[in-house]
Amino acid sequence: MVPHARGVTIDLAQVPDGRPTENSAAGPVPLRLIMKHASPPPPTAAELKVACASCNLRELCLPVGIAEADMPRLDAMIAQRRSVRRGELLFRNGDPFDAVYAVRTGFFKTRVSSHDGRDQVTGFQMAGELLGLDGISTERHSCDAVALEDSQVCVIPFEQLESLSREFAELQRHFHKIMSREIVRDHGVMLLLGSMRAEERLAAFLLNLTQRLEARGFSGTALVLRMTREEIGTYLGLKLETVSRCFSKFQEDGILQVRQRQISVLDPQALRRLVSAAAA
Amino acid sequence: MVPHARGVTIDLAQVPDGRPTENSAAGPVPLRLIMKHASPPPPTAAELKVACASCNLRELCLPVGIAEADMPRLDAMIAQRRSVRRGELLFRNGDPFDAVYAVRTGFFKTRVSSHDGRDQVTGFQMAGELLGLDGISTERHSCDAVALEDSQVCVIPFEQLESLSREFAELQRHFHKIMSREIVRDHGVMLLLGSMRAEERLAAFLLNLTQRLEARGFSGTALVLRMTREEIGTYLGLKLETVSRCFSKFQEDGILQVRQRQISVLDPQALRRLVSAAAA
DNA sequence: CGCGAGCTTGATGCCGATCAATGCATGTGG
DNA sequence: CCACATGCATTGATCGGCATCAAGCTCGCG
Repeated sequence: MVPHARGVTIDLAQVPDGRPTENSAAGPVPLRLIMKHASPPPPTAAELKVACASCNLRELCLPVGIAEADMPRLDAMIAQRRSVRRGELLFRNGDPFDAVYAVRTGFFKTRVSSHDGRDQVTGFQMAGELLGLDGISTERHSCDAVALEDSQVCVIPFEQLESLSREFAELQRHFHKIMSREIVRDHGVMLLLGSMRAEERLAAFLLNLTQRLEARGFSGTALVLRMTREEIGTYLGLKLETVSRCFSKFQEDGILQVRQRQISVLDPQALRRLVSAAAA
Repeated sequence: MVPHARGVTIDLAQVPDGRPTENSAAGPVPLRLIMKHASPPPPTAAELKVACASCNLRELCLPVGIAEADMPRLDAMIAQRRSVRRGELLFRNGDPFDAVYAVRTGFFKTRVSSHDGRDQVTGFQMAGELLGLDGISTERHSCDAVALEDSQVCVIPFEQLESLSREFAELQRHFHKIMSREIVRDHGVMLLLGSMRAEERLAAFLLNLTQRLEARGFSGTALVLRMTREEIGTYLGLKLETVSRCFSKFQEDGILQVRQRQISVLDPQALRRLVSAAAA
């Protein structure tokens, strides 16, 4: 377990390489505390719990709409945290399913693979978002979840979640909304993959990303991508060269400033014009 | 309400044009009774109920795994049916959400639209499959559900479904599995749209269709498509001409026999070779 | 019979994939 | 500290799959 986690009620950004925490270039960073530590936390340990009741993410995460009085029961359920280092898998296709995970800090991608090796990134998950819903149907996970940076998740044992959902209608309702939202999101991605051209896809992707960062208190105009061009491409159904060319094009057009993975959105309105679609 | 429905415990195929019921060219048709009637049922009426307990679809539908003893409660909830004529909408984007629907007879497509008119078919639904899960998240539907033939659905009031789910853990679990299965299915479609070529997409589509028909007791080799080439294309991210060319190509290659919408699968193995991917 | 929706087929063109070379940042070992 | 390796990104040249445009065709139906 990590030495600094005991009793702490704020999120701790993982900054293993000493660079300033990303996505904080402008504005306050209410959800994170920049903190250096010599080495990343051990990857496998069950960690000390941090109460949902005092978590900064509770307005974005599972506890939305849960009455204060019911919080202790929720906290009792989410007794375990897990650290996943950059590049490692939280779960993989075929793993037995027994819990869903809430991202606490860090960043993930999920991907599915075809038999012949091609794969498709199905989503990127950031703090407050749930992972593992795919596993419910067959009681085995049907995709891989890969940490794109050193990350921590709250482990939510599914049996207990269902049991608690039978007691608290608000929790039940909210969990259903989360699953439904995932379905709606997927439909948006299908629209993107089925009918948009390369520039539109990238614009939709960037808009979605900035919206989610803004909801977490980060700047909506200055962001640091946590994923490679190839991962973006695999999500958007494009090759990495095409993604790169689109970034360059957007820079020429004055829509973005691109320096490696550091992106400044100069003209958000132009991105919106490009999209004009509801890719959630 | 329809005059012939009272107390009937078998499914009634809608055969408005008098042709033999589709997808029954080979083998028995355990789930349907071919029956002619002069005119289709009125589109808006609330209809007499038919018990889940005695429904042929119960092994594919919501009641999977529900104990016999609990069936009456389930039946009490699903008190209403609704008929939707070919071309009409069961619900549309923006409609308030208060129920999910189980397809009883007929065939639907769901679609989402971008602002500039392009749209994407997100799925085709046949007997026993659930519609409307997209509406839970915002309490409004986020897509259109269109009947591709005269159809009937069971109306499942969502409040009651949640309430009953709090009582019966099996129902809760099964409902969660259904939502999760939808997420997994969507990921399969994303893989298809993001990384497969035209022929692979069509092969995956046909395999999926035949599998679902087989699960319902129909032939897995002789099928009648309920949708146009354009609708297939809009689902697969292709233009209708491309879909048509792929059908012709498959016929040349001896994989299919194509006569309009009547398809015979001559070489299922060839389809599987083309796919080699897990598009559910 | 003739109309129209849906389907097929051909000719052409374009977007994005592919192949290939270079650039740039980070990290490593001598 | 530099030389080199490695992973990621950019950019150019060429290619190919699918879209687009454009005729005809088929079938069901008024």
